[in-house]
Amino acid sequence: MLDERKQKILRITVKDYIESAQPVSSRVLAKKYHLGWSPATIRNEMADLEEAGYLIQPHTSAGRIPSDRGYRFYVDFLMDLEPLPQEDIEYINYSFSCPLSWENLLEQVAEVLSQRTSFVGVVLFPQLNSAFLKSIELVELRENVISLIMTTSTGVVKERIIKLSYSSQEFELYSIKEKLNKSFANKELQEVYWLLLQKKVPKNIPLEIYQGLEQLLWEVLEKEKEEGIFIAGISRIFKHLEFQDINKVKDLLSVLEEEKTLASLLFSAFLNHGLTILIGNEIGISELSDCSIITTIYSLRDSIIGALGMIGPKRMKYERMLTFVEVMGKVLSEKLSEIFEK
Amino acid sequence: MLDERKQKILRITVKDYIESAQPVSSRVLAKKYHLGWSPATIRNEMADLEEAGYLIQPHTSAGRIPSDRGYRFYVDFLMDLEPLPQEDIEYINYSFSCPLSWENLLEQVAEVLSQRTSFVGVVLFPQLNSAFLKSIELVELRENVISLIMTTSTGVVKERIIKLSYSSQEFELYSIKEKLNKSFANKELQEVYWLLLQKKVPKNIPLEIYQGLEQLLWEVLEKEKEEGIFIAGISRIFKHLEFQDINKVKDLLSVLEEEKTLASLLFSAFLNHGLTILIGNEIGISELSDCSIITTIYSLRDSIIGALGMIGPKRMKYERMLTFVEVMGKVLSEKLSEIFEK
DNA sequence: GTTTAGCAGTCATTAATAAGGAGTGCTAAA
DNA sequence: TTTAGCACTCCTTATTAATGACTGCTAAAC
Repeated sequence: MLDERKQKILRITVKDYIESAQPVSSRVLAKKYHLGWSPATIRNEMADLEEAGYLIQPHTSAGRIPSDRGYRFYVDFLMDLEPLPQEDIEYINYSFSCPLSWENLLEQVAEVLSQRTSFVGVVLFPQLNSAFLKSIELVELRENVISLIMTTSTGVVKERIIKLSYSSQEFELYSIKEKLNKSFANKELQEVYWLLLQKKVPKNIPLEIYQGLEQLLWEVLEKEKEEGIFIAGISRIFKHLEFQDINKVKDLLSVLEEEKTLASLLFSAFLNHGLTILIGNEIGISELSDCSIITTIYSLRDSIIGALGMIGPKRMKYERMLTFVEVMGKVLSEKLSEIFEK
Repeated sequence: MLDERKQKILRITVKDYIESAQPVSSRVLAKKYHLGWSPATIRNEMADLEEAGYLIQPHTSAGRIPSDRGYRFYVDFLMDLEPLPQEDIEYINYSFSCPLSWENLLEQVAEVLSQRTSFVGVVLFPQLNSAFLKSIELVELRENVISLIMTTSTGVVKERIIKLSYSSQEFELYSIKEKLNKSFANKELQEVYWLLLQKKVPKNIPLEIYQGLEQLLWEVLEKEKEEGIFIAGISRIFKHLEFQDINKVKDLLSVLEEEKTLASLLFSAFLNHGLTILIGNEIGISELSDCSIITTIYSLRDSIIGALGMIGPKRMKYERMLTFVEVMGKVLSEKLSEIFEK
């Protein structure tokens, strides 16, 4: 473990670098922060910190910058969380003062996450595994073509167009619908999906219809957890010094556009059940080695249904961002419950 | 009008610049293309073309590049359209060999547009103004909270969660639904919207429900034409020489992320009813002054319902791209009809 | 033992200069 | 009307030199 002086030096080194974006030199540290040690002493300590892997020297005659490990130590032990500034509180209140549909709400959360931070905001779609199937409707669009509509307990509606191989009568569709609802309504989606996979379906239902339902559930349960996200503020990353280099932007952008990668990051945050920070290579994606990700979860009626987060340069004000993301998770949960509760 | 020699020189100047990305000099033109005129002669002609606004000289001792006007003349009068290469045909067939839902289809079209061109592909959502309302369903999610689900004749389903101010009984919801369907089913969405605006609604329908329907229609008819698009391949633009400069990328990206701008460009293509090319400043957006946009429309059952297109650097192979976009419009129309027709 | 002043050495950054090359416009002759 | 020739312009690249910011190390001071 680091002794007190080393911790102090690491702390202000990280803080100063986050502030200034310049490698921090012993001279600056001694002069600017009145530590009471000479630059030479600090130099020795910094050399030790480098040896221990907390700091990095970009080149021989440069100051030092934090390594992933240095940031990690700072985040875990050295920083003081900041409360949300009044300004942000007001901005959030203002942004969510109008009632929104759930999709627009998620989108707006991503947007606000980005606007207040100039980073990229992301929100994972609600995961429906533990949602209930509320009802199934069948609507005839034209002869032989129907639309199967599924409503879930979270208010998410999914639909699929199905072609029938024979001409259907209206009363017939009605009875099929009744049968389906009788068998499946108010069961968990996951359960319904299993029942379908095991072919435990009511009799006399046309093959096309229960296949359609099965595919719809597959999309909702399997595919969306991999792909369903809102992203906002990609173009804001140009504001940051670390993304003035075309190649870095290129790398970052190709990852952000490949939504699957991001979705799976958020999905593991969702499984994690709490506030998470990943710094640089901890993310496990080489293109994001200059970035950090802060994620948290959101819930509806005490059950966690999704995740949200923020991607920015490693050199970010963690003490603020952490609070901000946490609050946004709470706000989203609250607003969602407002949509669904009286 | 330009005489034959000037046209010939303009033609190969544009072609050569598109190919090489280098300002074209009189010497190269004379040597590479065996025109039978000396560099000096060509120089004189090029000077005339510059004076007439078809060519631009980046600086005194450089060759010439086409101006917007030069590209325009080339596109309108000088180029020979190329048929779609076999390779592209196969790629398209392969990409659309699996059946897809209409959303995935649109997304895939945007993706293919981008993949085969390394440009940005865009597809406008189907415009529902002339679609019919097929049915309205009401599903109770919990006490006092219902979901209103509207199906349209194009198979698009839209829903909205509505809170009721009083406790509703199931049979009551059923009768409301029947009334709504009786009044509105099989009418054009636009007409239904007008009826609602004029408060020509059946009696004894709770205020919240018809307000919900009105808002839903507003979203579909007004908002989506401004916002609903699929974009694909943003990160591919880095492959092009013109986007190696961080500031250009920044500009382009901020426009692309602001989906409204793009959607309204596509929307006017939709109103245009055909294949459109906009070159550089013709687009009317300063950030896109180095880009060109090619758009066309797609249809379902003989009525035009949307638009699609491609954004790339001005220096693109128009003879190919035009064909490609045109074909993609046809493919999308075909595949859409496959979803809806037998 | 710990701290510090002093100094040599390293490396990035910037500016200045020079050399080379590509291409034009103009003139005068063919 | 076309073309050869030449002076001129401007971009690009390489080289060099000067500057400045830090560090690591050593030896002296506390």
